[in-house]
Amino acid sequence: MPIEQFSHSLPMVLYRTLDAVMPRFRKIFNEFGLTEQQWRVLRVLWDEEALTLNRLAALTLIPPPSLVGIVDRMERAELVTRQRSEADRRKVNVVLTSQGVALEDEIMPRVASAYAELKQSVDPQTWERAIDGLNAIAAVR
Amino acid sequence: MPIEQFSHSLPMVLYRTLDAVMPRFRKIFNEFGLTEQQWRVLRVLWDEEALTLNRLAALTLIPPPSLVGIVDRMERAELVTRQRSEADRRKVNVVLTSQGVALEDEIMPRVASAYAELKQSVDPQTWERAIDGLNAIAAVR
DNA sequence: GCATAATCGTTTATATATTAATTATTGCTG
DNA sequence: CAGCAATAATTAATATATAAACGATTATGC
Repeated sequence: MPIEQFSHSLPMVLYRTLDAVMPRFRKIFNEFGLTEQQWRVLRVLWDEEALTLNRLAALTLIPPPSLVGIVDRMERAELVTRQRSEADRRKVNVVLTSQGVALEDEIMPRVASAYAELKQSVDPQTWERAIDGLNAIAAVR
Repeated sequence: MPIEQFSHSLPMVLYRTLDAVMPRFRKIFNEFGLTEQQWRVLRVLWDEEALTLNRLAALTLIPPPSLVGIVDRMERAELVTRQRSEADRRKVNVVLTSQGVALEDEIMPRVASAYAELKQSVDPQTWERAIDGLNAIAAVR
């Protein structure tokens, strides 16, 4: 069994896939003045209404220290607001503004169709096996 | 066909896999005072001796503007040097120092065994299908 | 009840990513 | 050969990642 080439290692394959896949989405985000991370925050909040910062971090896969600044900028852009929890004053809920809510109808269709187009250009079984395999790997310890 | 959940979308699955996989490697890099990107530069140069900055960027998947700073810091750490090409004075070759060369024997075994351990904890067919699937997706246009 | 540990959000310092623009050099074409 | 397009590395501005630590609040053990 030959030593695996660096370029074929799992991390490099993961990074290469992201490099191939993400620019088409970022282009859409940028049209709306959003970063990829801001999109992720919106995408999650469209489903959940309000979330504490930690929970938002978990769902968006954005590390909390980064999320603090991201929410800051989204607050300035009037996309979300911060509301300190009364029950537990350590917690801060992040809530969409009406502007943040309104963006869904504009952006989601664009992103959904870009995603469908991407998925469509790959053999379905190949796609499914990739996703399933990654989920198995991500579950390791 | 139900709408795919955000958390199961390809990008999120990719990010989650990286989050699951990379910390164990970064821990090793940090023991040697290296960042992940510095590791990648070393890893590639151990195979190729000298590379122009652009080629190094392509092989490490590090965007050129980032690589400039990374090479700066690696030069300060005396791991690499810059050598402007005589044939084409626009090009800059990045070359390992003896210190940079020497690191290979210290780090590679550690990383290789961590990688082997990771790979070993996943079903081989699952692993292979994940890699193959990602390569197919990364090849899209 | 009280001391202490755990949790939540945040800050700090440093490094890297993204996007656009810039400089220096080389290649190309009329 | 002049003029201009293309290339290589870099800079600039802004945003995010990483790792460690911190202050405020809440839970827990005794």
